Amino acid sequence: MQSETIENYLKTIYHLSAGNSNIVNNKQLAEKLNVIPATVTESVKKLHELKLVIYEKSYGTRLTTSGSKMALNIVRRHRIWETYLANELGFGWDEVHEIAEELEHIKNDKLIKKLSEKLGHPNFDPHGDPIPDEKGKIQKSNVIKLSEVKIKSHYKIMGVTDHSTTFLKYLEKHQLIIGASITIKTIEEFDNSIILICQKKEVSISPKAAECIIVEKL
Amino acid sequence: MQSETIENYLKTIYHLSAGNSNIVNNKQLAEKLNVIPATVTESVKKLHELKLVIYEKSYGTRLTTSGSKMALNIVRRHRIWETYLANELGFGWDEVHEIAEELEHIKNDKLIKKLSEKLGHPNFDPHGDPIPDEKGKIQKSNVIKLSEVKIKSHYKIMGVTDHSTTFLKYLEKHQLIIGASITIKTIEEFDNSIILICQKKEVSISPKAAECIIVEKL
DNA sequence: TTATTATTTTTGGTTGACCAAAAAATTAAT
DNA sequence: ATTAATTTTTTGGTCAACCAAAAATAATAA
Ligand SMILES: [Mn+2]
Ligand SMILES: [Mn+2]
Ligand SMILES: [Mn+2]
Ligand SMILES: [Mn+2]
Repeated sequence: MQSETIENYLKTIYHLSAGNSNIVNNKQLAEKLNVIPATVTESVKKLHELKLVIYEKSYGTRLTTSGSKMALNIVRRHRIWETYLANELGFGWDEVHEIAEELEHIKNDKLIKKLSEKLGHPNFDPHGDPIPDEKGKIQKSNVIKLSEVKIKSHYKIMGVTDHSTTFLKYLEKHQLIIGASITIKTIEEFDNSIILICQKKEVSISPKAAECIIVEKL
Repeated sequence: MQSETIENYLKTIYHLSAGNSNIVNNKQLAEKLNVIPATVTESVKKLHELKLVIYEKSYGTRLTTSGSKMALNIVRRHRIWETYLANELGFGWDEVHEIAEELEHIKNDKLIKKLSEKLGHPNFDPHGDPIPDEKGKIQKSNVIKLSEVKIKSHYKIMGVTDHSTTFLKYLEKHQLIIGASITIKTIEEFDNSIILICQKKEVSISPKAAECIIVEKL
C-alpha cells in the first residue's frame, strides 16, 4: 500500500470517528474517499495487517494507537499548511483546504517544524480547528455549535465544521468570521432559524448553517 | 499514466536533452529515473501516444512543443520552491532539492504565482539555475564552467551543476558560494586542478569539481 | 417471525507502473 | 566482415488500487 493512500484512509477514519476511537463503517468511508465499499473492505484488511487499524468483519474499523498517531500527524500537517497558506501567502480561508489536501502528504518533518515556527506555533487553523502538536496533543476548548446557543447571550465565533467555498463565502458576506462577537436575538419557533446581531447588523441563520458554526460563550 | 509519473519523465527528458530537443536514450533515462530500460520503453511509448514526446524506436526520445512546455513548468515549480525554502524558511542550499522534488508536483498555479510574488519574481534558484517564467522563457547568461577559465582572470560564482549535499557542503566550507568573487592563480599542468583565491584564501579545486561550478567573467 | 432493505464481502475483472529474462537490433571492436 | 558488447525491445509476469456484479450477512419493517 502506498503511503498517500494509507494517509488518506487514516485521516478519514480519524475524522469519521470524531477524534475518538469510535467504530467507522465501510459505507461512510467509501463515500468520503470516493471509492466503492468493496474497495474499502480490501483496504481496511490491509491496514489491519499493518496494525494501523482494528478491522472487525461486517462490523467496522477503528484506529489503533499507532494509526491514531499517524492520523494526528497528517491532521497537523494539513492544518499547519492551511494556516501557512492563509497567513503567509494571503490565500482566503475558502481556498486553503483544497491545496492542503495535497501538501499534507509531503514527508519532511523539518519542513513542518519550520512552517510552525514561522507562524509562531499556532494552535488553530483558519477554520478554527485545533492543530495537534508534534506529539499529537490537541488543545481542547469548551465550544458549542451555534444551533445550541441560548437566547440573548453573547458568543464569539470560534470555527466552522464545513469547509466548502460556498459556505465560507456566505459567512464572509455577513462578516461571520472567526473572532467575531455575536448576540443571539431570537430563535424562530417555526423553523428554528437563529436571528443574531453581528457588527450591528441582523442576520438570520438557518438551522443547517447553525450546525456548522462553532461558538464560545462570552 | 499518472500525472506525477508523466511529470518526472518529462522533467528528466528535459534535463538530459540539456534544454534543447536533443535525443535522449533509454539507458540514460532508466538510470535517472531508477527503473530498468524495459520500463522506459513502455513509458515513452505512452508519452508518445499523449503527444508529449516523439519516440523513435531503437533510436531515442525528444520532447514535443507541448511536452517541452510542461517540462519547463515543472522546472519552474521546482526552482520556485527551492528558492522559497531557502529564502523564506531558512533551509540550506544543500537541503532544498530533495523537498522540492515532492513539492514540484503540487498542481495549483495560484500557489506558484503567490510564491513567486512573495520572492519578488526571482530569476535564479539557490543553485544559480535559471527559473523559467510563466511562459517558459529562460533568462540566458554567458556563463562558463570553472574548468574552462583562463589563468589570472577574475570570475564570479554563478551556480553549480551538482546538487548533492556532500558537494554543496564542501563548497560552503571554502566559502565558494554563489556571488563570491574568485581569482584564478594557476592551473596545475600535471592534473589540471585549479588553484584560485577566494576570500583571500587559496583553494585547490579538482577537475571533477571544476566541472560542476559555473562562473561568469568579471 | 418473516420479508424487505441496506450493508458488506466475495469473486472476477482492469489499469498503471514496475521487473526479470530472453530475443532482437544496434554499435563497437577485432 | 565477423565477432563481441551494448542497448533496446518483447514477453510474461507482480503488485497496488481500483470497479462491477453477485452472494452473503446484518439491520429494519411488516
Ligand atoms: Mn481542511
Ligand atoms: Mn481547516
Ligand atoms: Mn533541484
Ligand atoms: Mn536548483
